[in-house]
Amino acid sequence: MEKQPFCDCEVIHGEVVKKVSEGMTSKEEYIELASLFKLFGDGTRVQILHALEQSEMCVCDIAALLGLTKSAVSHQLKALRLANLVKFRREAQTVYYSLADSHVKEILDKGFEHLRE
Amino acid sequence: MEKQPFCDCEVIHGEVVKKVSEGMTSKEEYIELASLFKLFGDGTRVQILHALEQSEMCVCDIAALLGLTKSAVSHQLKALRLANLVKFRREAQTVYYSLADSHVKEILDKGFEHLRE
DNA sequence: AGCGTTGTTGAATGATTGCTCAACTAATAC
DNA sequence: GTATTAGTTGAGCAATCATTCAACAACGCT
Repeated sequence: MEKQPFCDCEVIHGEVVKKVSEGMTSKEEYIELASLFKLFGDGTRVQILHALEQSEMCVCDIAALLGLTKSAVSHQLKALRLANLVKFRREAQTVYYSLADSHVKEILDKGFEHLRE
Repeated sequence: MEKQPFCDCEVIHGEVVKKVSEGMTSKEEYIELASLFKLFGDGTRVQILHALEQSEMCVCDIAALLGLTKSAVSHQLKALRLANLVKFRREAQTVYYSLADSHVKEILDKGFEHLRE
């Protein structure tokens, strides 16, 4: 969906808009940022991430924990993998997933902080 | 959409699942958390939030900055308002929006950190 | 080889979502 | 009062998304 290059407003504070616009980064980076947060924006995925914060787990473990099919869990893990939020290791038929780095925990914690303020 | 109370897996690590399950909070809280992050999961909204990080702005300013209609901006601001991410003050016909608290900036910063790692 | 189990993948589908449009409210100026 | 500008709101629509289903790949076992 294309954004239109017009606005139905008389700009009231030109200087403010100019100043703020200089402090913004590229539209592409905002879309990347939004894509990252979108992964935290689903109940199933935040449960998976919060669970992996406590222990590495295989797909079956996660599915049993959340009452989902392996397929549903695997789809979500793939999305999390592509964004470098989780990593995995294979051991025989079993694939163990864990958090990729500390950013995930930090972001989840900030979210909980806001909810419980 | 209801989750089904079954799983097509033989649970492999019962102790792990049990331990992790004790460390989880309620499903409702995960859904609230996801709803919060969902608001950061859209290019337009993260732009609005990042802009407000630099200065309070009225709806027209934001619309001009992003090349959107007042209506589109107002819809998004309403969602951000309902989640206590932004606050506003009225001055004559003009409504000025600003960030509600420091959590917003902290969450955005963690997101940028992850992207630029 | 064949079988069982874990996990992945693509298509289909129902639900959610962001923007547009039109109508509306709020406040000021005349 | 009317007119103008800022902002809000609800319906509608196109696009996105999470799950299900069915088929498939990977690995170990006999």
